[in-house]
Amino acid sequence: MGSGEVKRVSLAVIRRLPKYHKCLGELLQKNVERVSSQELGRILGFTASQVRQDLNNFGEFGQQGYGYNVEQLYNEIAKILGLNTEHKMVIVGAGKLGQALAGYRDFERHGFKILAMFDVDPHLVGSKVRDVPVYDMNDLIYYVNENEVDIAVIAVPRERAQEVADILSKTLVKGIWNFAPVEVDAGPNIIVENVHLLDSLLTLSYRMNESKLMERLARKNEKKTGFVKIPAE
Amino acid sequence: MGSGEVKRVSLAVIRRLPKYHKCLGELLQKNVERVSSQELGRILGFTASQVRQDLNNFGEFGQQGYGYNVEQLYNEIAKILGLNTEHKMVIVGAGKLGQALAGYRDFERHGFKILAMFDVDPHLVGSKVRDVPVYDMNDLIYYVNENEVDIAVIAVPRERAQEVADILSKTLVKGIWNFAPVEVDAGPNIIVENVHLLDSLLTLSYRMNESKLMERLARKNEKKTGFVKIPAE
DNA sequence: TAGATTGTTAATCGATTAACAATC
DNA sequence: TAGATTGTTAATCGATTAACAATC
Repeated sequence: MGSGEVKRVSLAVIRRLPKYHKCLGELLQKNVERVSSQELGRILGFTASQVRQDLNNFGEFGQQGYGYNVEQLYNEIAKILGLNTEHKMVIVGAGKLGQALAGYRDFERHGFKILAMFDVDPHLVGSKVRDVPVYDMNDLIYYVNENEVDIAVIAVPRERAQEVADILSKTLVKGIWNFAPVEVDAGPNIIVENVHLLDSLLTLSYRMNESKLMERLARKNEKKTGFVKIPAE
Repeated sequence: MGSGEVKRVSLAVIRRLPKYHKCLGELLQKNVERVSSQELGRILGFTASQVRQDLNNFGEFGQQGYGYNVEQLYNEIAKILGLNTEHKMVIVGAGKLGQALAGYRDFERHGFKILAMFDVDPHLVGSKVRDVPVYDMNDLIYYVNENEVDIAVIAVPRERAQEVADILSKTLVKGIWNFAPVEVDAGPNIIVENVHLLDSLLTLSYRMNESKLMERLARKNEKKTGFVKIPAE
């Protein structure tokens, strides 16, 4: 590995970053000044080792014998997550889901500003949700480019999702947050994050079913291998 | 490992199950009769090896020289996911998000039947969304037990989420699908699946920011280690 | 039968945990 | 200083991939 090269950060680490961020935000609220990897790990259910390894992917934020300064670490992680600059968002699809997202205060609090929504339904176009205006879908490209929108949320039905992605791929958006239950393709320059709600529900269902399933499997194995199975080693 | 014992299935495998299920459903639609691990892997972006390893956690569903029968494998995975029995759901919180979920047809198609919604707001109580009635929050415990509800969806604001979980922990529900941005605790007998939308958005933001971040890191490393760094080994 | 493809064991890879010298 | 806790290297664990005998 040559000078200055950096090993790629694994997805597992990335998915833990928002947890650190949230936890540190809460500690900050409570005016906690410093925190050790041990304590941070205890709160989040990680080992101290993992906490230190995770953070050291991005820099040396701690101090021996002291730990980490909560405020400083919070700000560093915010920077890593790209929260130091404001993000401009639009929501494509002003149905119930789009409206729900438009009303979600948490996003704005983290610097994600929802500028507008877009829909094909003439009954919705011209209305407002909270204070977010709903515009005609035909104006999407123009609006996005004109207002330097960063992120587009896809909240349209499955059938329309890829069309929307195609439109967006002609714009300057850098990210798509996709709620439609299909993988959309928007070319190599746009990052797509999928929220597949059905997958999440099916995972819940699996876990509710797991103990029964394992019993059945165990019985089947018994039958197959005879009453006593000698372990492989 | 004694007779009939079964090694625990890893979360990574579990999270892939819905992908297999979806893919097989689509193949079934197209009247594809058989599929090899190779082909299935190609579609989903997994290796053939991984496909076979994943499936063999649950049984031997294939046939040498043939592959897997699409319909049979689809049904087996449905069983593994607990989709062979219908699930009764209620949605707690009839705001925009609750309404959006109530209108989502995909759930019903997979055997998740939404029976009712619950809210504290007297303006909402008594109304209907699609054909799902909204009842008073006070009737939640009674309704859930009376109608043998399996799964409760938490779609209330952050501040109310734990209260709702406490109520649900006194009922016979087996699973909670939590959309509030807090970890809720509902005791050891109820499985909780969290959908933390903000985490997902922050992950998108990280990835949009990653190349810039890595450049900065690389420069910092250069400075720290001098112009040429000799690799460790 | 010959070819294809499984189920499964072994090898590899990567992520997590443990250990410890460095140092505040 | 002595105690605490980091950053980092080494050891362990688990998940993915490769290989191949079994067999349809």
